[in-house]
Amino acid sequence: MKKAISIFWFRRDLRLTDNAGFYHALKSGHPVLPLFIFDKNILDKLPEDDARVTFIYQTIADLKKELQKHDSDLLVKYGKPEKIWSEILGDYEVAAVYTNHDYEPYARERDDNMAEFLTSEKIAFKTYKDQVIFEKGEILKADKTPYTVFTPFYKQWHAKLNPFYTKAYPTQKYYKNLLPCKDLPLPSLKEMGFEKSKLSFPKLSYKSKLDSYAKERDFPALDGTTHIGLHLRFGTLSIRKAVRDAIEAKSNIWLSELAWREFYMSILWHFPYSAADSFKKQYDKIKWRNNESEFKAWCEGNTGYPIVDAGMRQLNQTGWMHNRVRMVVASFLTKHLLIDWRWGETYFAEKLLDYEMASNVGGWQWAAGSGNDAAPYFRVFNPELQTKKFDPKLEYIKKWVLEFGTKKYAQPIVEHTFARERVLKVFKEALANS
DNA sequence: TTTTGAGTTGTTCGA
DNA sequence: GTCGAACAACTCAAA
Repeated sequence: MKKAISIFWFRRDLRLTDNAGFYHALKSGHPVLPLFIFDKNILDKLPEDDARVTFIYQTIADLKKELQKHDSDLLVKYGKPEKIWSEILGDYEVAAVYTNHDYEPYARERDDNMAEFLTSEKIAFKTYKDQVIFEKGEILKADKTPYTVFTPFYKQWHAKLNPFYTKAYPTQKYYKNLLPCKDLPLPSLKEMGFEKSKLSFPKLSYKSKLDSYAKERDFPALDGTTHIGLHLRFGTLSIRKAVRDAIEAKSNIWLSELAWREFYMSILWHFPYSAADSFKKQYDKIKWRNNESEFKAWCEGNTGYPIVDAGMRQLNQTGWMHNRVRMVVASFLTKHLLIDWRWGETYFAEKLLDYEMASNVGGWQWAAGSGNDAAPYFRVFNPELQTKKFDPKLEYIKKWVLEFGTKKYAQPIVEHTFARERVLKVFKEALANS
C-alpha cells in the first residue's frame, strides 16, 4: 500500500513563501507533493515564442531548485488537466488536493470539473483565497449585490483592510512536511512546442518607486510605475506583501491601484459575460467600422499619431506599455478609428506580459465607454493634448518612434476633429433608442 | 421609497 | 494663458 499524500497544485501562485493553499497543504498532516501542470488547453492557443510561457518556465525551474534544497521536488506535467489528474491518481495514493482560487471563466470551469471528479474519487479538494485581499462575495453593498462603481467599492475595501488580511502565511516553518522525492521530470520548452523568448522580464523591485509613484506615474518617459503586473499575474509577488508595502510607504495612490485590480476581478466574477460582451449591453449596438488595414496600422504603430505609435511599438518590442499610453491607444482605436474594443483587448491579450483578463477587459470597456463606471462616451482623448500634458519634451515619443520628425514618418491616418465628430455621431445613434 | 450627491485618468469653447 | 461650463443625461450608492 502506497503512503497517502496531499498534492499542492500551483497555478497562478508561483512562489513558496506566503502562499495560502501551499501553507494549508503543508499543515494537512500528509506529506505534500507540489505539482505544476503546463495546461495544453491554454498553451495550444499561444504562439511558439510566447514570452509568458518562458517566464512561467523559468519560474517553475526556480521553484523546482528551491524545493530540491529541501529534499523534495516539483512534479511538472504537460497535457490536459483532466488527463494528467487520472495519471497522477494512478501513480500516487492521494488523500487531498490543495490549490488556490482562480477566478477567470476558463479556470472556474476547470476547477468545477476538478471538484466533481475528485469528489467522485473520494478525494478532498481544498481551495483558498490567495491572489487577492478580498474576493468574490467579500465586498458587497448593503443589499448583498456587487459594486459596479469604484469609489464606494474602494471605501469598503479600505475600511475592511486590517493586518489579519495582509499577514504572510509562514510556509517556511513547515517545509519538513514536503514529500521527500527527487529527480522528478521537467519537460523541455521544445517538447511543449515553445521556444525561449528573447524578451526580458521586469525585475521584482518596486519599493524605491513608491514615494514618487503618485507624482511620476503618469509620465511615460519617467518610468515611474512599478512593473509588478506580471508578478501579480503569476504570483511571483504576494498581493499581501504588496499591500503591506503600500501601507508602510503611505503610498495611497498605489494602494488604490491594487484595489482597482480587485475591483475588476470582482466585476468579472459577478458579471462573467463582460469578458465577451459590453457591460452596458446597448453599446453592442454600435456600428463599428472595423477597418482591417487601419487596425493593422494601429497594431504596428503606424497611425501617424506619435504618442499612439510610440505606445504600440513599446508594446510590440517589450511586451509592456505605460498605463497612461494604454489609455491613449485604447481611446484612439475605439473612438478615432471606430474599431471594436474586443479587437484591441485581444491584441493586448496576445502581447502584454502582464495581461490580466479582468483588468484588460475592464480597461478596454472603460476606454470604449461600454463598461461599468466607464468614461462618458463623448470623452475622446486628443492625442496631441495628451502628448503636451504627459510627454511635453517628446522624450517617450522619440525613444520609440525613431523616424519621428523625418519625411519617413507616416501621415495621420485620420484627422482628429473629423474623427471626433464621427464617433460622437455613431455612438449617439447607437445609444439613442435604447 | 424617495431623495440626494457623486461618478479614475478629458476636451472644447467662449469669456 | 486661464477658468468654468458644457458635453448628456443616467445610474449608482447610501441615507
